[in-house]
Amino acid sequence: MSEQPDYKDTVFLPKTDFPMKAGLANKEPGILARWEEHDLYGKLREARKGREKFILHDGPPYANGNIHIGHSLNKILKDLVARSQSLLGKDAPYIPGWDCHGLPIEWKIEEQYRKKKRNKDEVPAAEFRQECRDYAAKWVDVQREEFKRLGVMGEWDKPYLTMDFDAEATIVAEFLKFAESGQLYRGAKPVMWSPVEKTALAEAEVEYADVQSTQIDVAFEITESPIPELVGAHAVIWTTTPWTIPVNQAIAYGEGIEYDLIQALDGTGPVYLVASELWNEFRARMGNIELTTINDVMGHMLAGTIARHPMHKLGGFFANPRPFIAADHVTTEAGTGLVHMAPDHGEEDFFACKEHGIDPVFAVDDDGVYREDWLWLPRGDERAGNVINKRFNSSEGPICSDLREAGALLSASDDFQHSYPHSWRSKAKVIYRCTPQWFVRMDEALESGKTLRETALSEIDTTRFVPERGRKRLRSMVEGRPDWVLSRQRAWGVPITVYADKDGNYLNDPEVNARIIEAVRNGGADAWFAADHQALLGNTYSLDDWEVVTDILDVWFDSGSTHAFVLESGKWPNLRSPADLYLEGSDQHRGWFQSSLLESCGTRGRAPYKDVLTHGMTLDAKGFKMSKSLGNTLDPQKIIDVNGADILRLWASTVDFTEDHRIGPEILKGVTDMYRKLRNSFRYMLGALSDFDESERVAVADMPELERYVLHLLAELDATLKEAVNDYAFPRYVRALTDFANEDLSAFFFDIRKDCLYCDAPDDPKRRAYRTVLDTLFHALVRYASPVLCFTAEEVWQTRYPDAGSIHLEEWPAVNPEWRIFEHREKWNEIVSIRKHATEQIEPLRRDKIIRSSLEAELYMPIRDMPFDEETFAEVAIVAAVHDAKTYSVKKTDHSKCGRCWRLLPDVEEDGALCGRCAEVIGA
RNA sequence: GGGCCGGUAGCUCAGCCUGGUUAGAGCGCACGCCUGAUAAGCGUGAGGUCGGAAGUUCAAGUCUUCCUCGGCCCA
Repeated sequence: MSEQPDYKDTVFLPKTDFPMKAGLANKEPGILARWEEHDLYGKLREARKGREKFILHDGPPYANGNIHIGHSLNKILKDLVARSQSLLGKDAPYIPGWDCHGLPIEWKIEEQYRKKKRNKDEVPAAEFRQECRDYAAKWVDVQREEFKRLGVMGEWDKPYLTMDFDAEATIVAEFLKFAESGQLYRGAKPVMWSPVEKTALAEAEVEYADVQSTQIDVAFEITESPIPELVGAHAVIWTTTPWTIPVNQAIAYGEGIEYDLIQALDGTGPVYLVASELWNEFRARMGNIELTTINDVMGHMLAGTIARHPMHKLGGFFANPRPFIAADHVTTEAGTGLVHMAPDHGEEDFFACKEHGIDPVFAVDDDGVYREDWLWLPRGDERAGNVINKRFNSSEGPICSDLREAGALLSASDDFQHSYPHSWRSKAKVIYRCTPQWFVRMDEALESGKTLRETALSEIDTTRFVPERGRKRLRSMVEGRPDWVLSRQRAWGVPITVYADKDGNYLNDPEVNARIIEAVRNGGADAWFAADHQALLGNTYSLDDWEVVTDILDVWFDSGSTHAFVLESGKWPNLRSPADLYLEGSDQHRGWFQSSLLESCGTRGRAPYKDVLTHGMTLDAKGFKMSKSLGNTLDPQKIIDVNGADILRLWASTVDFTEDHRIGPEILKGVTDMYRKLRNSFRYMLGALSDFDESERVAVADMPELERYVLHLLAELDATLKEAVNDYAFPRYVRALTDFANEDLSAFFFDIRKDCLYCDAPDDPKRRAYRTVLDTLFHALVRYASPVLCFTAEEVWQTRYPDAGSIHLEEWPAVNPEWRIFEHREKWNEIVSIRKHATEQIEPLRRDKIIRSSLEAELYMPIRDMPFDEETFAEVAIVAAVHDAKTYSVKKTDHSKCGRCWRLLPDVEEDGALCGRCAEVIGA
């Protein structure tokens, strides 16, 4: 074989500096710095000025601690929404915010005090609040940098904080709207109370854990009854909270429950009243003594029966009669079927007693000790103590001892296992405790004629939920929730700015309220606590007649008011209310989605949002919840440092975020692989277009069918992507995009046109058409990718257009919808499927090493029956030639291989010589 | 304990509402090709008792019930 020249230098290979290896972790910070330097966010606002708005309102994360993977997902999703809406051409501002008040921060400051051995109560409240403020500010700064690093674009220089004076003033104003409209009331109700933190807790602040408690059976001697046999008998109640016995006021029974009177076998000793179904269990607790039923009575017959407290000899409160009252919640699941009622310390007790005119007595002080003037175990008594103290309640503790001495303690054991609520911060047990609290009524008709609950429910009906099941979830919660408890007995928060009289009525004067709001706007929450209240009251009222309320608002009220102080305040003029979208985790059905809805419905009669998008929780690789104690957490910062933020963003947009979803090393590896393929497609396009000149451009009508088919596919993709954006369906979006890049482009179009790109003459119309389409594809794909791979898209864009502005200022690509209508569409779909079949036919010959490249194959097939010719299909299938035949077969070609284009063609004289086309191109 | 939700190839997901050919895709993996997208590109292939059990039906990944595992919220 003669020595043939090397034609490599005559081939037009792709040329680009765009590296295959991304090095995102190193590159991204530089891109971020450039965006910031050029004020990309500001430029984008300018560019979209006057356009249709899309308002995504940010739910504020709590300003405490570094961000975790859940925050990352949430913020990335928000950024995907904002960027994709902006790509559509809308003006989609994003104002991030933070939730700054509340117990967790207070707790951190108190913890610092404890370390320094300082007593919190000795620190002036204003100083304490300042420290909380500083602490929140510090974490806002930390989290801001962490969020920015994710590539989240927004008005980071001007976020909203719930502790801004403006915000606090608006929160106060919103609160006073509830007061002025009469939806606010002061009530006394048992609320979850933490004696350690000396505060009422929200449900969200409570967690349940298994504990061992003391269970006791206590006898209440019956003194009066319509049923004569009952007089002198002992009603038996069972409880796991002995400390509530000193506050007992009644005994509840179930009307439909059957009760037995039982007594020792020998007919001596006391007679006990217990539910028939439960007396065996009762007997077991008594030590399996022999008992027998001597009579039975239906629950409803117990009405009018009266017992006396075991400690009635103490007189006063304890000497009062303890009536039997009917209550629906009494069951025969456990206990004795008779339930001792302490309206101070149980929600059910409270309501059952209220119906019978029995009011709470407020026996337990805020630190969990019976008040000083209580007759049994009062503060100061040497045996007194915190009522949740284990020893206090134990079978040898003061309560049990006194009951035993009084002959009323029938059984006591310290090993009862059950789930019990604890404060999620201090992990200490909490109690129900009746205290004066401020409430918002759910069920009183307002001016509209509808109650707050009804308004909220009808607004839920008109909101769009993604996914749809969120509607049901929010609905059932709003349907079932009790009145909203607004008050907290804490320091770090927005004050409940009302003046109350002794009966709980509050001053309701718009002029006073206006002065209060103004004061808070100037001086923040401290303005209330340190106010000259007489000045606020003016001349009309005297401070002597009013008590200044010092409670603060539930933090959910703060964040529930963000629509007022962010969307409506005018501080961010490009916002408006209601928002187009609220986007948060599914846990916010109980939280922000609901508090915002109630706040807005109570003050404006409508929801503050049009759409509600919920995402699930991020779990570990095995589907378990991440927790520090399990050691299965994944730090977003580490992922960014190793893989880059674009990988995390791509992950967030591929998982089904509407459900709970997973993350782990293997998943991230998959995401990285997906990223690499996409990146390489961009690299190829950049290389292929490196010297593309506008003069090369060819009109679509003059293009080969293959080019027009690809434009058709692009137009289909375009429609799919647009729809996905409107549905917030990012997994569908990314899937469609990557499938297109991998299948339609890399494995099909690019592969087929490689010969054309490398070997045809630069002015060949086919090559020009191909590059024209490549250019169109490039412009479309880099834009499509930009919301997701915000850094990489910028890198791609800047590689091709170093002097242009950011890719993120660009709008949705100019893909002509008419391309969707392609007259040869069916034919080309068939070509694609037959191409697949053809490669399968070639495969055996490759496996047997008869041929190596498909270019060596000649294909026999019933091509005359098909709507395309031999030449077309040979090109598309990348084979040497196609011949008509009845059945499929493949044979190695006899032709020689062109030394330049490597095709095996009849006009090549010997291997390494040039084919006619190549000879012409290089002018040989 | 209650309400709601989920469990389809190694991974991420379609299919389930409106039961009906051998359950699909991409990635990964294995093998092969190419060595002019080269730590890339192309091809072929293996891989699933659709969480488990029962039921309805001529027919169930798809409908029903129970169980199990996991999640969110609540008690």
